[in-house]
This record gives sequence, C-alpha cells and structure tokens, in this order.
Amino acid sequence: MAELNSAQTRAAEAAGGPQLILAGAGTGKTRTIVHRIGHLIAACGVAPHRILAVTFTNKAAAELKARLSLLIGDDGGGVTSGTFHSISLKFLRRYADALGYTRSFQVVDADDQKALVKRMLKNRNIATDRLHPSYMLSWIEHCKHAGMTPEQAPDSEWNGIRLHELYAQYQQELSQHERMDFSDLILNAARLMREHADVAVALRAGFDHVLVDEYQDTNPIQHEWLQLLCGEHRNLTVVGDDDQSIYGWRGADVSHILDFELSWRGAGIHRLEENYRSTGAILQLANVIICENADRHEKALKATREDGEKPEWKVCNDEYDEARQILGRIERWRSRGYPWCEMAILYRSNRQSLPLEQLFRESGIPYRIIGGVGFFERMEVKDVLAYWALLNRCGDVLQLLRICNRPKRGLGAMGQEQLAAILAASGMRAYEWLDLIAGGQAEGAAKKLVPLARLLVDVRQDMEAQADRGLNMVLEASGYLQSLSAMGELEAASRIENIRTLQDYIEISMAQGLTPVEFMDRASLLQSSEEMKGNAQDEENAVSMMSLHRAKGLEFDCVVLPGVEEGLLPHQRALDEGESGISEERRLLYVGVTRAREQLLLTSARQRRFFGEMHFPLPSRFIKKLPAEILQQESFAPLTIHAQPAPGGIAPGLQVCHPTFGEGMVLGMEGSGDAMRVTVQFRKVGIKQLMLKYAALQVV
DNA sequence: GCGGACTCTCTTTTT
DNA sequence: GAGAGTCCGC
Repeated sequence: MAELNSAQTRAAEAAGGPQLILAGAGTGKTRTIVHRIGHLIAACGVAPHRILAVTFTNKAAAELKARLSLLIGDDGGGVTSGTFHSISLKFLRRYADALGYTRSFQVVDADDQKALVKRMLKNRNIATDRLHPSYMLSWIEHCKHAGMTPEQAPDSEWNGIRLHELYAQYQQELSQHERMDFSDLILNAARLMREHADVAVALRAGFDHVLVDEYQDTNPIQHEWLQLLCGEHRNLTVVGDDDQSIYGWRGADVSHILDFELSWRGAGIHRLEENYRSTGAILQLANVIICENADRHEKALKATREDGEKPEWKVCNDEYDEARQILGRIERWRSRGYPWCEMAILYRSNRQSLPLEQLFRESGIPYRIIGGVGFFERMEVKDVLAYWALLNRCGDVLQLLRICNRPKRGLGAMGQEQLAAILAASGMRAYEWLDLIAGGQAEGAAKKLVPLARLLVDVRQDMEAQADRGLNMVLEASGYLQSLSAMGELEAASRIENIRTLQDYIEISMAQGLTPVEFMDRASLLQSSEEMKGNAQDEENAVSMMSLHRAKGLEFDCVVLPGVEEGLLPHQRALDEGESGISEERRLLYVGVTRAREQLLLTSARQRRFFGEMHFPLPSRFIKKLPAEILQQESFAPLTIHAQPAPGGIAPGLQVCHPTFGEGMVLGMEGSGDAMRVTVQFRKVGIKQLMLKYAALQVV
C-alpha cells in the first residue's frame, strides 16, 4: 500500500458492503481498484475466482488482470473479469434455456441488426420516411436499456405505427434465428435473475465481491443487473467520475453514480481528487471547461505536477490545413524528444481521420488508427467467420445465407429466398442440412450448394484435428479467395491480410483450447483487431488516432483535439437535443483535455467539407470565451479561401455591409445554394444569422 | 441471375 | 463523396 496516497488507501482497504469511489481523471483509479482487489485477496482471504471485476472494454479487463498479476502474482489471473456483455453471455450460455432460447444461440452485430429491421419494415410496407429503421432500432434499444421486454414496453405510436408490436416482431425474428443482439445479452441475463429464482441463487452464489469500473456509464438495466447479483451480500464497489459520463446515447444515466447512496444505503464514499497525470495548466483548462456544467458533483481536480506549458488553440483554414498544422506540431514535439507513441489525435467523429491519414501517409510519420470500421464488421472477416463456423458445425442459417452466393453460385435474390424456405422447412441446423445435401439429395436452389456441402464434409474428414488449417482449404477450393481478387489488387490485398490476421487469431484461440462456439462468442464480443492482440506489451511506435469515446481511460504525453467547432464539438446532433446533449459534449471535451500529460493543442477550421458540401463553422462555445492565460490562442492568420466564395464574394473574415444592420464581419457560413446562411457580427446590432439569398450583403 | 450505370441517402459516439 | 439500393439490358 506504500504506493497509494491516503484517500486511495482508504478506498482500497474499505470494509465490505457498498462502496462508491469518485475518482476524477488521472487520480489513480485503476491503481486503486487493483489494490482493492489485492487487499481482498491477500488481507481478507477472499478466493480470487470469487471476485468479479466488471470493466468497460475487453482490453481494460485484460489490463486489470495483468496489473493484478504484477501486484499479487499468479493469483491475480484467477479473478473473473470482463464487460457486462461478456459476463452476461457466460451466464446465458449456461441458463439461456430457462428463457426459451437454445444455449447455442449466436450474437448479431450492428450491421445484421440494422439489416433485419430494414427487412422487417420493408416486408410490412412501411416506408423509411414514415418510420426510419434507425429510429425503430433506437426505440427498441431504449426499451432494452430501460430493462423492458416487448410486453413491458409502453404502447407507443409513431405515424400510426405501433412500435411495441414491431419490437415484439423483431424479438421473434431474432429468436427464430437463435440470435440475441448486444442489448439482449444484458437484458436477458438480468431476466434470468429477475424471473428465475433458482438461477438467481446459482448466479449469486458465484461471487462474493463485485467491482465495477466506469460506473458513470451504466444504464438502468445494468443497474438492475448489479442489484440482482449483489443485492444479498451487498459487496459492491463502484468506481467512476460523473464528469466523464459520455454514453448517454447508449442509455447511460449519470444519476446512478450521483444517487448511489440512495440505491445502496450506508454506502462508503471515497473521493480521489489529486491528479497525478497532467500539468497544472492543462488541469486548469479542464476545470474551467467542466465547471460550466450544472448537473454534477461540485469538485475540482487538484494538480500535483508543475504548471507546464499552456494549452494552445489554433484556428486553421480547412480540414487539410488543420491536418498540416497538426503534422507540424507533432514533428516539433518529436524533435523535443517525445516518442511517436506518446502522441494522440482524438476527434469527435471517425470521419475526421481521413485528411490526417492522407497527410501522415505522405509524410511517412507512423500512425495507427484505433476504431473506425471495426475489424469484425468487415465484409471479408464476417464471410470467413461464417465459413469457419459452418466448417466447425456451429454455423447458423444467417451465416449460410451470408456466404451461399459468395463466390457466385448462381443464387440471386429469388434463389436465396427459396433456400431460406427450404432451410426453415427442414427444421435442421444449417450445418446439419449441409451434411445432408452433401449426399446429393437436393432440389431447386439447394442443388447449387451441393459442391460447397461436399467440400466442407471432405475437408472436415481430411483435417479432423486441425480445423483451423482446413479453413484455408475451404477458402481456396470454394473459390472465395479467388472472388476477392476480382475487386482489384490493392483492395484484395488488404482484405486477404485481414483474413490472415483472423486465421492467426483462430489458431491462437484453438491453441488455448477454446471450442468453436467459445471462439465465436469471443469474436462477436470483440470489435477491433487491436483487442485481438490482447495486451501485447509492444505498443507500436506510432501516433495514435481515435475517437474521443475510445480515448476514455487512456493517457498520452501530447494530445491534439481537432475540430473544436460548433457542429462537431458540440456535435450538431447534440445541439438538436438541447441542454443535456450539450452537457455531454462538454464532458467529451473534458475527457479529451484530461488525456494529456504535458502538451495539448486544440484546433478548429474556418471551413470544413461535410459530405461533399462546404460548411463554415463557428468556434466551439466551450472554448470561445476562454482568456489567453488559460488557453493561448494563436493570432488569426490571413484567411485563404480554397473553395469558391459564396455568391457576392462573401466569405468568413470579410467586412460586409447590410442595408439596415450596417457594417460587420462575416463569422461563419453554412448550408449551400439558396439555403446558405451567414453569421455576421455587426458593429451596432451584434451577431445575426441571415439567409444569404435575401440579405443583400455587400463586401466592403 | 448478373453486371453496369444510375440515383438516392446519409453521416456520432460502441459493447 | 461514399455506399447502398434500383433499374435495365443481356
């Protein structure tokens, strides 16, 4: 305990019962959890496997175990750790039949989920402008986050469509295919305990102590999940920071952490406020930004480090200029001795990585992008997983339908429909059905799959013990790899590389003794190839680029936050939501700022392309009014217009004259054509937004 | 059933 | 500006 300060020690050594640890950014949160677990094992004699640690990502779970092993040796590895989703899946693999599911169900990913809803709405002739699939899906998700099954969902109508009926239909379609979506995992695990007393008893008996990290991002069903699991022994420790709650859109409810004492009477409360991470100047900026939020525990992080250099804000011309400026700054940091891997660029939306990627590639600076299109969402990865699952006799109908015409086997839309009907009528599992038709008895569309079915059976016989090697034969002999090369050399090469990566991962997992079903579980819960690598210590020596959401829990010496503009941070979608949306965006910026240890650069652009259209954003409200002592602003460089100025030669930065409002300066522009709006700071009447078409502005 | 050309839509964040 | 969806001729 020598390495802990007194507040951390009190939290780590607190007795059983509910404990709330309010841990600000950089206050040694993980260290405190690790020590608390170590204390439970070493001092209180709790068996490691009777401790459950719930983390936010799989990677965090792995890291926790690694640090625990460092602290207390091999025992640390015995602690059960995982995300709400992965732990729920483990519960369901044992008891899903209590809810009417087969235990061999699979998990659908976001793409398939969306496709399912789309198909459902199309079959019912509901046009997307009457009910948008994404609205339908978010309504369903909302119900699930709130813990409501279709029967418990409110009677809701939207344009005369009964949403709760569609929810019920959606669940039925999923269970027909023996599938659950991500939210089902948690809801159904909670239902196991909610509705089945015997299962609840069995699950509760598994753990004596439960610890939850990033508690500010739990949603109501996760809250219930915890209550059901820990309600008896009440040995629940939660750690979090209300100022870092950034998953409201996923149902997270900050009130769980704000009102913890109400749900868990007699809870011990511990505050960690000494920040060991960032320089004083960076913390000052963070504190100034976050104190504007109303709905929070009043507190301020205390710096333990020297003041350091002032954070800086740089206004750029457009996203390419922004990327250039960032590149320049990063090279400067490098020349001052910071390694590439200690630098990160954290953006609001993944799309912002594009210009950065281009410039970094040209300049040869090593970089890695974390997130974006998830590894397991790539077409070729999903295809190969489907082949692999069928080869290993666990693939389902959806997976067979996925690859039935890849490569082309002459099965178009009609053929696939026929196939789906044949499969449903057979009442067999997809792989069993394939075994059956391998003998040659097949009618209609099914005939076209006989060669594939034969191939799978043959390879299985040849390869018996090493199905991971057999996969390669299947991909070769089926013509799948060949079909990829038709896509052009470059694209095929990157897809084949992804397939190799996946094959390596399959091999590793098999070597660890996982069954095919266990492997599919693992794959469906991971989303990046980053996580597949596990916690390999050799973090590549490259500049990291990722979304602000992904950056939660990480830290770097040098951080760049690009796109600090109205419409991007705060995001337009959040602006439409009003105050609560804006608070969350402010927390997002706070998370970004507090990732930095020593150097921090914020940038914004005067003009930025959004899906092919030029926009002229204003600087973010979060930093616009900050004094130079807190955020040093580089003086405005003369504006270079890369795009066509608007009709009449209007562009941001120019002096203009209006017939009634008088003289002023153009601050920003948005929209295009007749809908283009201009924001002007008038000398006498202040800021006005005008429709360019009608405003009769003249450049002075 | 397939491929090419065309149109339309959609852009937040993730387990 | 990309990706998905649609239409049409073969």
